[in-house]
Amino acid sequence: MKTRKDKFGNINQREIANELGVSQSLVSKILAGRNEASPEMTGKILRLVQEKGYRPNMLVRGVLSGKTKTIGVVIPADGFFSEIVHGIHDCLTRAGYAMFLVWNDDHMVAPDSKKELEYIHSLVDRRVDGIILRPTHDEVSQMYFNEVHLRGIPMVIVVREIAPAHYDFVGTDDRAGGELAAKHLLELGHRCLGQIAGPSIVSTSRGRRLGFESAVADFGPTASCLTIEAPGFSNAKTQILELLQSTPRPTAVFAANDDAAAEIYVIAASLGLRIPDDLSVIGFGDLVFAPHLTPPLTTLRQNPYSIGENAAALMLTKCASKHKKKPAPEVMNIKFLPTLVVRGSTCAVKQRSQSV
Amino acid sequence: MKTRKDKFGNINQREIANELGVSQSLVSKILAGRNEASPEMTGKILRLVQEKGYRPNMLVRGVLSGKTKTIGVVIPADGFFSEIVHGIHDCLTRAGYAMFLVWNDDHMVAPDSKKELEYIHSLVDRRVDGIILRPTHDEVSQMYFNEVHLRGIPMVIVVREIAPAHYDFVGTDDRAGGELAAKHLLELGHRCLGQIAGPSIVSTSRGRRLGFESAVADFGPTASCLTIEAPGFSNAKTQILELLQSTPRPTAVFAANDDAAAEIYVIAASLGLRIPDDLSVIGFGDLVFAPHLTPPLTTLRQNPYSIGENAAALMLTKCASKHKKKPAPEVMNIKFLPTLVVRGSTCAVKQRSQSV
DNA sequence: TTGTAGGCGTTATCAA
DNA sequence: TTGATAACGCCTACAA
Repeated sequence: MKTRKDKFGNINQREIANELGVSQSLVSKILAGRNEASPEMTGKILRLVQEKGYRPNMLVRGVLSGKTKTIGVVIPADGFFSEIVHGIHDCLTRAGYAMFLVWNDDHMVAPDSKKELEYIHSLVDRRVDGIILRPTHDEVSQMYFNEVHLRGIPMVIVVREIAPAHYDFVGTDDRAGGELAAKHLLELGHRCLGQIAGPSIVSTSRGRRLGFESAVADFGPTASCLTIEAPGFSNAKTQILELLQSTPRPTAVFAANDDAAAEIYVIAASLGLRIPDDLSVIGFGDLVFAPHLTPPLTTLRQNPYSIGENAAALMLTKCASKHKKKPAPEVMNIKFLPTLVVRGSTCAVKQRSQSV
Repeated sequence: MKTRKDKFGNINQREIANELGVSQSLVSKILAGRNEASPEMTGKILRLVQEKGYRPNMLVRGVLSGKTKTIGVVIPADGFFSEIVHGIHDCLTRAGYAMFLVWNDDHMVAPDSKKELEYIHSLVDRRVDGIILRPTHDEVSQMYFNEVHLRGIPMVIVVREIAPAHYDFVGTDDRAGGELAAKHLLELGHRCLGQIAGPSIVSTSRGRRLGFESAVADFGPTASCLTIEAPGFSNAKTQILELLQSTPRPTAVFAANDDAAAEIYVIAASLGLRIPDDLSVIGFGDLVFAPHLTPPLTTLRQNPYSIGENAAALMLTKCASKHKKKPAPEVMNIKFLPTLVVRGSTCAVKQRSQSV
């Protein structure tokens, strides 16, 4: 007494088969592209399939094969990450994969990584073939280890590295970026440098900071750098104030990212400092607003689309080799070199401004 | 001779059951929250489930129930749509739904809507419960009708309405926006108005254009409006040039969107026209760069996050009523009123500039 | 060339 | 309180 074939859509192989008086398994074979039926039968089947608008059920295929051709992406929602997602999407789409997207808004140190775990579960329950993830911070790594690695689900980390280097990683060479920033300022003649660093629990912050500091150290004792760590990537007002009021006042400041750089603009103005004449400012990220600031911000441009594309490509490789039960390929670590974009917020140091 | 329970992960109910010497169906019942086992047994099962890290297989549930708790979103990739996606995502996540995201890059009239159809198929094959879609243009409606409506898959259209009003829609009240733009300019004393309209096959363009024109008409015969239709939302250089060189030259121009407005800035400058003194410009969209232009752009702000949230909420309603086999709820049409954001690109008309 | 049968992980029904 | 069984749509052996 069940209702069957009541809807026009959602037709299955059995219904095709019944209508043609053949067995369902024959339909399955033909649809799989195997030439195991007579030409007429093949034609009939394919025609009916077309006519009825039959569509395969990938849920079932997923259950059977253990492959859903679906990748989960857990990433924060902002312009930068949208571009990463764009790269991921395009690569996956080309390969016939679909993308579950989970915006992970906890930009900062989120003590309730429970939410992040829920996101992972939501993907695991849907049996994604792999997960591409931007971790909120280092310490959550343990959880992912248990929740993803132990299940044998391939995972690629993007943007922020996490502590145990078990995972493939695609991101920016933050350390090189920090070095580029320092070299740029040193070349302009600045010797008294300042730095607003991001939270040290985040790998990007650490990299940028270390790169900047090591380049200054390598330059020799004539150059010095005062680093102040901000608790987040923005809202660093007190730290910026502290840095700009230190003695001697730095003639150039490297901000951990463009948001902090924009805050420096505001605070510098409130102190009567002109950019770049009294203070050179260099940011990190080349976010959308960077060229629109007054003066336009000198910054380091990252490569979000490529990061996404490469992360996805890497994921597809891992999925393929897992399926073929090949030995797991060695752990990859891909880092894109950021490029220095020189705009109006940095200039050669003025001799006079050295005294305070 | 098959390999079973070889992996730590991907454990199923049967394995839990075997380990405890009970039947799999009992495990199923307990996990479903039904109190049909003895307290000790319940405890044992739940503990083992926890310990083994069992996770339900939503693929199977999907096959059985016909509900995957998954929604497909087909939308272009840019800042505006990212915000819509954000709204959709948050609403779906709250309800335990996951989101397949497909970036549909064919911003303009894409003759190869074949690609769009492929996207739809990719979602159909994964048996999404519903689809939220921003159509590329009106004419593709037929395809969706066949491919989605006939299958009984709920669909919500966002941003751009399509011809047969069968579908629920959430977007901006473009017509009201056009009216607001016209009224703003008329209030500033402008009487000779110009308009760069978008392609008329797109509902948003039509709405904005009609709203603008009807407001001018309602004002009376002392005001006039010259409308020129651009083939796309940007790259309207020739049309802009034509408009700005028409006689009499408009003292104020309404651009179909902010991109076109930005182009007007460039061309006006090349003609020696100052904004807003010689030419008032008003855009549509309040895109990220709008406040950063010089002068900052007066424009109409849309509500992308709310559009997304409402589209998702509507979708969930439809899914629920479909599942309960209630009569289909009436077709909804939700339009958010854009708000006028007055910045520096519009000002009162100068008496002298009326002559050419 | 075509068909039969078993199984994938789960839920629901009905029996013990 | 617990278990056996059918069903979901598909694929893969194996049989005719």
